[in-house]
Amino acid sequence: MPREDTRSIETRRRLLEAAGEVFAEQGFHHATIQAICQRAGANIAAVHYHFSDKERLYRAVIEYADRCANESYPVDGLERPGATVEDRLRARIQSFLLRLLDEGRPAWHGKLVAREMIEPTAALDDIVQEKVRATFAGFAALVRELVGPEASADTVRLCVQSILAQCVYYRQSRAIIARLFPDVPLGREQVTPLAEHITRFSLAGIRQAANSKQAAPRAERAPQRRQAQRHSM
Amino acid sequence: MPREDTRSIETRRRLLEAAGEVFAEQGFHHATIQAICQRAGANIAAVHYHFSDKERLYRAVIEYADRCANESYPVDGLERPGATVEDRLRARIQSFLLRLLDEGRPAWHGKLVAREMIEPTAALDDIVQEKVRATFAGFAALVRELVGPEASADTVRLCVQSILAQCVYYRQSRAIIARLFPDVPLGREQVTPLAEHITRFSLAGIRQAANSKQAAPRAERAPQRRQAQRHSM
Amino acid sequence: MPREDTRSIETRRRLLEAAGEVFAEQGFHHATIQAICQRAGANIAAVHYHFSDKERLYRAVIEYADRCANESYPVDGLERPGATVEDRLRARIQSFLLRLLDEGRPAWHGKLVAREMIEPTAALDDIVQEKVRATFAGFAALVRELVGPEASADTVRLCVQSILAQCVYYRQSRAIIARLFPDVPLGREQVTPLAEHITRFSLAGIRQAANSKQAAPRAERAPQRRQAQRHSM
Amino acid sequence: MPREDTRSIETRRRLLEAAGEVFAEQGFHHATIQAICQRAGANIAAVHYHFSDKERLYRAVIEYADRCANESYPVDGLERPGATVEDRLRARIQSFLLRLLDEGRPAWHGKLVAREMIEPTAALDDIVQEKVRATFAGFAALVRELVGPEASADTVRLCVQSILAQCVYYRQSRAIIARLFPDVPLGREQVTPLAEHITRFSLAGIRQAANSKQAAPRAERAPQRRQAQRHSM
DNA sequence: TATGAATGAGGGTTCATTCAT
DNA sequence: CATGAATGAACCCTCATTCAT
Repeated sequence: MPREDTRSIETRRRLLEAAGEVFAEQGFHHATIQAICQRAGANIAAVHYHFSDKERLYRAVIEYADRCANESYPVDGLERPGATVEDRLRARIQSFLLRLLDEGRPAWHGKLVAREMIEPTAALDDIVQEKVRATFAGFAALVRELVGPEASADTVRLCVQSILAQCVYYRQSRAIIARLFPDVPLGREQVTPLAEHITRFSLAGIRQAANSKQAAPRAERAPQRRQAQRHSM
Repeated sequence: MPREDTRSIETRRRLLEAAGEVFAEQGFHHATIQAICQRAGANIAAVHYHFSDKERLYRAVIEYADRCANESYPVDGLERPGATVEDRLRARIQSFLLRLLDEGRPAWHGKLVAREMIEPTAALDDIVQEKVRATFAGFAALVRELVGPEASADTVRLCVQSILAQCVYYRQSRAIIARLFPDVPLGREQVTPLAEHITRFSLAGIRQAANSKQAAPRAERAPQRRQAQRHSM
Repeated sequence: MPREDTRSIETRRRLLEAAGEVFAEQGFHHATIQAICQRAGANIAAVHYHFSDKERLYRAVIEYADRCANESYPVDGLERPGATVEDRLRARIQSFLLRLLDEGRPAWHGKLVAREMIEPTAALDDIVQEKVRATFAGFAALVRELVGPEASADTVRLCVQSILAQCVYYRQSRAIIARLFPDVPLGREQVTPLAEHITRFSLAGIRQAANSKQAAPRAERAPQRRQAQRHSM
Repeated sequence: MPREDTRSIETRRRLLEAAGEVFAEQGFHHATIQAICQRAGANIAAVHYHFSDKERLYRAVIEYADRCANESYPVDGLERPGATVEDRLRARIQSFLLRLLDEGRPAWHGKLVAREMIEPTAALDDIVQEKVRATFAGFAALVRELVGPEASADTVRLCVQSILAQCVYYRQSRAIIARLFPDVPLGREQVTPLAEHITRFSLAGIRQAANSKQAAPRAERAPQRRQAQRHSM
């Protein structure tokens, strides 16, 4: 009977929507099934009926958010032919930040992944790792373009992490940021200037990293007592 | 009689140690008094006897960790006379990273504050804000030296946040980092090279910001090409 | 399906019944949810499912008992047309005593309010005050009829309190009364003669108060002889 | 060693004082050993050392308060030769009220007994019964004088209870009274006029009871439908 | 099938009491 | 002897889960 299917699917969808919001806001452990069901206007038992488990509901939410995100933002639509590498870096950063700071459904995915980066849920390693790895690879390709083929893999990795760090910071530490700078908003409108800052800051940092790895690192400044430290982190 | 004092103080200390570990690992809400007491070899009621409250235990842990951290990682001893601003920046970053990445008691403080930055506990806002504000101010003074007096306060703020972001990232997202790069350790020994990278990367970024702010910032570049940009997280 | 409703309502009712008994016997603070659930044959969590809270269960019990009491002891049906003021006073006292001394569900309300008069529960002040105020007003109207319009408000208040005191005494101090006079029962059957005594005693007292207030009250009598007077409780 | 005895006895006394206040204010169950020790400036273990038990501390407090009360108010000092029975009744009521409403140590006893009347503690039946019985007997003698030798024992008992009821009411229900009449104070100064009211009110009631028991009860008024009810309560 | 109702485990806290010096 | 320290039982409450229709 399509009617029942429709109703059932509708409930499922409402639960996923509500769970997405609540999980993104409060994290897996803090979120309660009650809060989710209340927001979804559904019965508590519905979660167990549709998803068996809080954990499996969480998995379903991640997958759902992923599907939504992929519909809204088709993969690899970023690379416009003819764009400079700087522009492409800026675009990636801006897109990444949007997912972390924007409100609304398509942004759950980024927020959930950001949460998982902090406190991974046992069952989610696969998905999250895959997603983060993809993001990492996207930035890594750009950084590699910028530093040239002779730079070490470590250099690339460190630079990518510096970029990622600056982005996720505004999501993961938004609580303290809001307290320290209550006058500085942090919403959709602030994404563009913020992306601009991170892009410029990072471009300079990357170029510096490219140079210092080729030249004797920290040769002219950094007086003597601290010598070149190669590290593989 | 010192003996009795010793016993009480010893229990208090054991509870603080255990609570420090557990809180740093699991955060305030997820940590249970039972787990703490079990690790401390104490009765559950002992926490309430010595600290009245889970929350006050938490506060005591923060203060205890703060004392320990200040002994182990003096923050005011960083300014050696005659050191260049670059050296002082490097020293601050290194000290900050040590607090975040070092293992053992002295590093709890950094970890706890890093946790609080993500998920602030109502009762601790004051302390944490003060600590983060102090850290921020320390970096801000250096950044101001580097960008000169004509740079805007926003410029300074953004640069400091970029530095902080790169540091706390290795703490807050260490779970995912460990999964993505299982071969790259992230302990006390890796702090020095990591600090080196962040210092150089940030120095270049700061100088770039100083220059680009004097020119009309994000005025001639990066205006028209902004449009829907998407990628997969 | 009415069956499901029935089951839920039945459980709610059993909990209310059990809670009514336990609260009336032991008071709010001393009563335990466990005892209530045990008597109701329900799970401890059921209380929180149906009533959210111990306090809200208490409120629900008061309201439930109030409904029951109003059905069994209608307070507005007391005023039969043509009844003398003495008869109306007797009826009110009898009704009030029944609520305090009768056994079984309908009498909980009186017992609970009597408990609240001794040890008010923060959350119930409103309800209880309203109930007591209504009882007070009911008696006050009768007393005013008896003392006439020229008597002071204080006179009316004191007389009403004397009536109330004689009634609630048999509830609040029933424990000691039962010990002092183990042969004198104090149940439903004793209410009528007891009401008769209180009515006559109070009618005489009220009339005396009406007269002595017109003369200068406690002005000529009872001034000088007041001095240290002692006896052994 | 007298020194230690002195100190020990002093601690005992301070505990008794503190316990007296707390028990009188909050009752046996609500009072906590911690609160008592805090008020006494003593260690928690001291209670168990000196009194073994919370219950035995309570007994000791009652006995202590009794001794104090007997010192302050020597027994039978009430009956001044030549005083009328009305005056003696007024004196007894006033003295009784003072113990219930006055503040300070000598009044604990009355308050504790009033509490016990509501919620008797198993171990205290003996003492409390004895005290209440004595009070009852004191009033009973006066009432007997007033009603004459022909009145039934029931009549005397009912009249005494009406008096007692009016007195203890102002102690036991003082919480609700204070809420209903926040402008009417209820302290030491109000005892005299209150005693005056209760005395007059009760004298009239007693005389009415004396008459109605000899004459056909409620003969001229109370039209027919409710006939004389003798009751033995 | 789908949902109200019921449940059991576990958490924080309080408190009288006992321990051990 | 006297006292800080420690303990275990009990309470209220939350929450994920299961039951039973």
